[in-house]
Amino acid sequence: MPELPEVEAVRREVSPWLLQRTITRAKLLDAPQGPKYAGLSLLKDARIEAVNRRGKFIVCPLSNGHELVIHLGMTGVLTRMRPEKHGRVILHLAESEPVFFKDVRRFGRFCVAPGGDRRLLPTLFKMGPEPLSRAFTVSDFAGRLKSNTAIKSWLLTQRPVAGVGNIYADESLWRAGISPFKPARQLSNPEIERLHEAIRDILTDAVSAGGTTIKDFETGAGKQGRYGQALKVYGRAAQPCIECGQPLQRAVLHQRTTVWCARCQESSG
DNA sequence: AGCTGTACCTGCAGGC
DNA sequence: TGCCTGCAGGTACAGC
Repeated sequence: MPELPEVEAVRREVSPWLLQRTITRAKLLDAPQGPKYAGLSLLKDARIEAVNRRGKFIVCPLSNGHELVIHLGMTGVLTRMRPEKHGRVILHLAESEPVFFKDVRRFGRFCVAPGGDRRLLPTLFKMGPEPLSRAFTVSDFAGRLKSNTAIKSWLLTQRPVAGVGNIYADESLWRAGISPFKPARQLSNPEIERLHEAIRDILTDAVSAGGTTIKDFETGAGKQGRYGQALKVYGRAAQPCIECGQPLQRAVLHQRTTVWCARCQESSG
């Protein structure tokens, strides 16, 4: 599902379910073997000290020094209703209803970072600053754009800034008037400033709106994101650009659908 | 070390 | 009805 605003909506919703609760047991259901569900035995008898977000990850420090790390992938959901299908984990909590992790496509992750060591989570480990924090400055951002990779692809790596995915990358680049194909290191200083501001503004608005509901995204309790009506390019291929009226272009860049305006987002400038 | 392409999954909509 | 194809908000990793 989720990019930063959607994960933040989930975090806010599940915080009261989890905060200061003690995990009596974490039970693996039909979950993939391997690192995506590693270390769940370390959750036993741990108290959840905080429910934080880092980019698209939900990170919960535990009383035993370990960290619960959750990534929703494309289809992950935290819910208090027992899923009929695709349930991956049950989190049994002392004196509280259990919380389920459901994930249709199995791209998600629900694991423990022992001692809070995130080195086995490369994206989390190498992640850029939080876009809505004071650490996300224009000069820091500029320093992280030293790559020959197309700017859109580079944003999706999470390395220049945390939490930007396919929707908000397209929206931010359109707002900033930058071609998604332009190599990151070729952005001019004014372009970097515009992109920095666009990312901050768009994510701020999207968080306020509770995220974007494209198809069936909803948080565990069924809240719908309201940012979909504010989207200017995502999902609007072949429709007129809101700025100039030209039909929006569509292409596949790094296996992801990309929508942009060829007139407003020139490759140069 | 940096970059590209591919792999991992399931479900749904649309064309025939 | 059913089969096929393409598409979906993401990350991890192999190989160059």
